[in-house]
Amino acid sequence: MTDQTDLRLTPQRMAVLEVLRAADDHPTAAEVYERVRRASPGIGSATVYRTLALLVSTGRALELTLGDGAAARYDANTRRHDHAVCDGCGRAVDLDHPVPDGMMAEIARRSGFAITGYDLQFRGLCPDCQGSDRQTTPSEGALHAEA
Amino acid sequence: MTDQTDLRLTPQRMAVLEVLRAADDHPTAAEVYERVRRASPGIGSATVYRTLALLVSTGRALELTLGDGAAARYDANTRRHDHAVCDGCGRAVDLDHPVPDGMMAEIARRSGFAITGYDLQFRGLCPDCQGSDRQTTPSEGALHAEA
DNA sequence: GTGATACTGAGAGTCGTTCTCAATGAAGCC
DNA sequence: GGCTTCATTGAGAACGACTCTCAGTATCAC
Repeated sequence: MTDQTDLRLTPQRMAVLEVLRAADDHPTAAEVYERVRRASPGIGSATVYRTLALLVSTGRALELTLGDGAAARYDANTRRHDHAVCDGCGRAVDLDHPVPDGMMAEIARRSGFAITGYDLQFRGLCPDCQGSDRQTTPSEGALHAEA
Repeated sequence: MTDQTDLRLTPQRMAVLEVLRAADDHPTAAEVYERVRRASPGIGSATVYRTLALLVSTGRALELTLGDGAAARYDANTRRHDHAVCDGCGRAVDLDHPVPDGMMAEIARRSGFAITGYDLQFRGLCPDCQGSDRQTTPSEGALHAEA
């Protein structure tokens, strides 16, 4: 994406990137801040927010809004991928299943948009929540239920 | 969706629903509040937020998070549909192009999720912004650029 | 070493949203 | 009609997430 020069790799930025790479649960900015503080107790929240924005803008991380109305989440996996979000426990897992190019072209043709990307989240119940049936608030009708 | 009884149709709720039905631009809750106040100046913001949540939970409206990190948006079009969001002007338009059932089944099989729905937004430039090239902040890399 | 610039932490401020609570009003019963 | 019950309301405080400001610090090029 944008050029990767002009980016000073300070200890604080390294710490944020490390936390993001070590996480497999798509942490929110507040969670990243909390984890970074364990390694670098003196770091400020503004620095974490700034660094996350920087990592996103330079293509080193992805910002996700998982449609639950909550805070943005971050993902160090910058390969093209989608997400499945569990209505029971809120967990989000990565999916490798790109939208077919033909579908993108069809959308572009019908809407007149010059499509540059998309954002796709499936919702449902993860295997754990299906088994234990510990579905708390199924956010019924939240966005696009009963597809 | 859920039962439509047990919902008292007060003037305030009517006003919110009217605003939502008259809007074709997916207003935020704050925008809905502002428009409702023109018709019912005495209405409070809590009432508008409560009513929007109620309309969503009873299936009379959809809540959208268009991935721009901004506030939730609302849509009185409750038919199954997706959105295309312009990176130039931020406008969101409705799309009628459901994800193929086969793809949903494939995702469910691979992830182990019991998929109940999905949320799909395309991003790019609307015809107007392509023409005038007045793209301000293309939110580059925001979620899933360069698909 | 010096000056310019990028970066930092602290904390106040902003924004969108939710919560609390007393007042109001509609429905149901007698 | 009078009473009770309970849903609904508006006002405003509170909350969480995030951004902005600013003075101090670190790093770079020369």
